[in-house]
Amino acid sequence: MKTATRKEEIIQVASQLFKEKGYSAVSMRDIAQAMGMKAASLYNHIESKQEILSVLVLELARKFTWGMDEVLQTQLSPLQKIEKIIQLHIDITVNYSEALAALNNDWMHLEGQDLEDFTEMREDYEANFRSIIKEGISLGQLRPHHPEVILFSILSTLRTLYLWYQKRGKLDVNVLKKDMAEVLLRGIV
Amino acid sequence: MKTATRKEEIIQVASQLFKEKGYSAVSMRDIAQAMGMKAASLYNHIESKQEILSVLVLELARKFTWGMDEVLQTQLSPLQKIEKIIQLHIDITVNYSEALAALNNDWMHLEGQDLEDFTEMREDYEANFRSIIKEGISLGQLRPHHPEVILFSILSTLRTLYLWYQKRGKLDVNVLKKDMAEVLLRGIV
DNA sequence: ACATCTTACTAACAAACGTTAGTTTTGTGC
DNA sequence: GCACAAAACTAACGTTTGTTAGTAAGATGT
Repeated sequence: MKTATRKEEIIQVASQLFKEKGYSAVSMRDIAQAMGMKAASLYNHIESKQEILSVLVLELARKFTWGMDEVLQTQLSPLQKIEKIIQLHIDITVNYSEALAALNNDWMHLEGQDLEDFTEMREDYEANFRSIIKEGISLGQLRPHHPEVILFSILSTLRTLYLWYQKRGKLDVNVLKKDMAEVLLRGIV
Repeated sequence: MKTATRKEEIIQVASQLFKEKGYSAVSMRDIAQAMGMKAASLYNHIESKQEILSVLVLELARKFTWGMDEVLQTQLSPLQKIEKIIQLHIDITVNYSEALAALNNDWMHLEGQDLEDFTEMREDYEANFRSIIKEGISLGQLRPHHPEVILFSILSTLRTLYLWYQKRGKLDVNVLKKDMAEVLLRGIV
């Protein structure tokens, strides 16, 4: 259990503010105040406001990418792979909900190479997910709906989970995983 | 087919910019440039930047509220009511996708009474939806999952539809309504 | 033609923005 | 107690922000 560096503290505090108001509406003076210091002092630890966003979004995007890679390397059936992906999203939501807000809402404020890298990772992630769904349909494991509708339906629920998890945070994570997978896969009727 | 007033034009142009970068990252000069005029000239037509956001978000919120009220006044079964709500969201998404982005992402930048009104409408909307779900479960029309999981799962998909509809915009609206309802209600397995 | 209304303009404001430079305080190892 | 690094500070910078004041150009109605 290593203690957080000052830089990590700043990034964590900033991520909470970003979650509430969005990257653009949070000033360096806001972040400094939440840290109990002056804005100029932040620059002893970080390079820029952009760096905070970049660390938050790209580190988390890599976690998703790695998680997807792990799923792809298994010999599971498409349906089981989708269940693994649902679990991946829930795990990340529980552990990094603030960074997830930045990834969802503020990625477009990344600049240069960071923006390109993020966009590429997101497209690859969706493409991999889409392939799994298509394979599931062609194997007869999933009902033959438009793959895009399935992909979007699952992904938008999982991506927005961070908004909702804290409110009903009492639910056990494993119960949530099971219930969520049930609802997403087998519907509610 | 009445022609849009200058004020309505400004609000529409602004909503497109808000959708891309968010309310806080769009300046009055950005809006003016997109309108082909100077920032100061905007104030011949609108009172403030806040007013643009307020019109966008609250008018749309009222549409949702009215739609829900209509559904509640019918004698439909809970399941049929949920199908109507899905259709309501899709109709609004198709016709007001830019305002929907502002409602989803920038409502927290409303101020004063506007913010209170919006929050109240949203809470009422969710409470009504939750009641329908609970009634559906107690009638045995829906499988007995945690109502909150069902509510969140459907609502987050419908709320995020605006992000995705334009990309796959070729799909006919009626096909979309049917497919989306199928996937949300009966699952994908 | 004249008066009026609409709609644009230029110029400027005070405040807030991200960031830099230079300096002082605080904590650590010898 | 002294040297040194880490981390805070004050002060200020150039820019951008939303907005106001005052004015000019064009259209409309009489």
